[in-house]
Amino acid sequence: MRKDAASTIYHLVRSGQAQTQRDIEQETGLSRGTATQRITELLEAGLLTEGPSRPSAGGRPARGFAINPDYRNLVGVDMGERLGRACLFDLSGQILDQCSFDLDLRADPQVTLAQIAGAAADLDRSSARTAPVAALGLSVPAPLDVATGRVAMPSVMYGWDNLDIREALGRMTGLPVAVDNDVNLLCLAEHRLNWPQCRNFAFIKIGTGIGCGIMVGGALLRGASGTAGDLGHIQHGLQPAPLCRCGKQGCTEAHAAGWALARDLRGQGFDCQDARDVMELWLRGEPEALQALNRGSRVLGKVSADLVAMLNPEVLVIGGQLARAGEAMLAGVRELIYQRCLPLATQQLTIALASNTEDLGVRGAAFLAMEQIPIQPA
Amino acid sequence: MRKDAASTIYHLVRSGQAQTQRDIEQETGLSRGTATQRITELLEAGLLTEGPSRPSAGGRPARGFAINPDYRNLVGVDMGERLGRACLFDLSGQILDQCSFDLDLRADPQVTLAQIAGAAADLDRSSARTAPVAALGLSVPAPLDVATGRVAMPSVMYGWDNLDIREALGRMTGLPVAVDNDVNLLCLAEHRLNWPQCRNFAFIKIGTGIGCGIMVGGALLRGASGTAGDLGHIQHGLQPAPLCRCGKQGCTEAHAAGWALARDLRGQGFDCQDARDVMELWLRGEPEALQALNRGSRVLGKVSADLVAMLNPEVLVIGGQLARAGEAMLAGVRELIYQRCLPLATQQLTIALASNTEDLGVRGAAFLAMEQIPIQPA
DNA sequence: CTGCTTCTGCATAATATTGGGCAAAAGATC
DNA sequence: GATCTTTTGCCCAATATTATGCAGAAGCAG
Repeated sequence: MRKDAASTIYHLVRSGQAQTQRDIEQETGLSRGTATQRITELLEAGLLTEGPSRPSAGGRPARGFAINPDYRNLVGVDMGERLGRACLFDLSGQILDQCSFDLDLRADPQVTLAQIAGAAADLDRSSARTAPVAALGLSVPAPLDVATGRVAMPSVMYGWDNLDIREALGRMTGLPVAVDNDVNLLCLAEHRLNWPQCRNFAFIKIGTGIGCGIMVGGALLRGASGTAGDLGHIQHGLQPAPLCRCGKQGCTEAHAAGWALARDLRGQGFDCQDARDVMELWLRGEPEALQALNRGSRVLGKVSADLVAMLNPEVLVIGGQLARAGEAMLAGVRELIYQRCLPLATQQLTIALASNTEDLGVRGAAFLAMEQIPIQPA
Repeated sequence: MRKDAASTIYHLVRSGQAQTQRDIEQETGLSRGTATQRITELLEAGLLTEGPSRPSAGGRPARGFAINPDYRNLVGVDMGERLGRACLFDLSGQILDQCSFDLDLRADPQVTLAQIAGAAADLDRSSARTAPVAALGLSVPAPLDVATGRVAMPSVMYGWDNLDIREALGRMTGLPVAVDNDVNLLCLAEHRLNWPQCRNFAFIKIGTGIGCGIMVGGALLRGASGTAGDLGHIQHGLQPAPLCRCGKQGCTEAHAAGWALARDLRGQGFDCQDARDVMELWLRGEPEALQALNRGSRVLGKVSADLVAMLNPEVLVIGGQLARAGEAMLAGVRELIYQRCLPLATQQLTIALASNTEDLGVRGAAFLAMEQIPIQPA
């Protein structure tokens, strides 16, 4: 019960649900005396600090508390398609240090894991001057069975099946490890950074592929086998129906993903391989690129409308490489959602672009670790 | 804490999560002594009874507990489009008594509420011989803002806007009241009756209209404004795109709902007004009716596939009037889901027909009341 | 029948928590 | 500056909970 209360208070304060002793008493149901005691303990341990007082509401202003960002550090690692990125975070989510390494997802998983562990060790050394590293969070570019820590769709990451990533990486680094899918972690980061109070949240990533993370009541929705939010392979009736890399025809991805737009632009004579190239053409002002983005935007709008009808989110965020096109990408999404969904559902809806595209993945990994792994007060 | 523990144990036992003292100790985290004490209290109060012992696992068999179904009764009310149905339940969910009344959703809400309160009063009298009525659950055929107890889309139930149904009905009956949308309650009932362990569950109702309830982690997913699961008005690219009663074109409903199939059959010279008539023609073996159902089934399959891709449920149940066609309705759903969704998502998926079509609505209302309203041991 | 295991009841000492009462601090209001 | 409100600290008696040991009950395996 004792440690439990500490962890509960930690999370209440961290998530912003409680800032004063009063808040903590109400949220936990503890009595005044007990709350005072717990808080004192956490202050003495150094996990909590006094934060800014809440402005008075007619009486004595409440003393505010905050997490001491320097009590522990965390490592977040984002496995990209070609590049791995590892960052050191304090408990406030600030990036303290970072490093990158080349990644080959077709290589022997043990090699890749060793690279990750190596980066973590580097950051751990760098962290030694400030605070000990308490946990490692990892973003994996494939569907995961979070319960077992294994890759759920080995086809994408060949050779990773039956490898318990969490366990293996934990053994190699000596740290508690939290793992999740990249899209889920982008979703988590965007929620925590910009929409922390939103209880029905969705994040669509449109980059080289298309994916989606969903949060309900502050937690990620994963589904029975970890594939929830798979709107990249929802099929449309649009003609012609291009072949998708999943083998079916007419998937959202085959119309709108970065690889599909690149394919179309190649057909128009451009040298264009992936989402990044598409964006480059767009930045150069090529009208064909803008046209492709507009087309993609409206296809994305269709699945977005389906998503809004089905889940009735409060906030829908569009992120990923192609979202750097900003309004050009949002236009079709807005159009189709407002055209197709119930006013009742759209009244409450905010549609926005993701912030901070560079760091979002690692940040998500850090948030995951922060939230899944209990802080040891010892 | 005291009452809280009682309520916690009650729910653990009721939901089947705990049957023995050992289970209760583990699930609640209470110590043996405390658990013994609580259980004794609840046994003495009459809320718990000794149930069947769990078979021995090598030693003394554990004493099983169960809810005493006769400790309290509940009233469930289902507002249909033309008929209201009220049932008296014991705590095991058995129907003890029932009554019906004509309903006109366009009438003055106060009149309708009075009818409901009247039916509840009748059942309360009938209940007096056994146990006191502890709560009333109500199924409303319109989207609801469950937080405030108000109808969210007044267009469907004209005159009901700004009426706090829960509060009003509570005042009229003197009972604590729980309210929810009809589709959500069908979903709840089906889950509790047949798939209680399933953590990712979806229920599609295809009757005169089309709607869907979603459960995540044992709780209904309502969305930001209570419209989650609205797949009746997801639009398809199918040509021709018939006009929907919502004013848009090509909605799922406009292709596949009972009213749409009835419209098509009228066009073929049949006298057919709603889902019930469609089913009658089908039962008579009219080939046109079967053809219409097949067509509807495949359209339903499309949105079902979208749903499965988006939410990755473990179980998908199809219910409502048209689901009485059984395999004729399931065929298209199965076909399109297996054709369009990832094997990873469909491996885990069970697709089934709803049970017990007649009572499902009232049963759901009773479950809602049972779960939302704490039992007073006094 | 005998030992083994599991489940339960009971008693007790050691802790923990609650709920008040009282006082003081720190700002708002007039 | 006086009074009010809200927040907090501290103390204490009354309860509640936990961990623990012991004993008995009830079935299983040999």
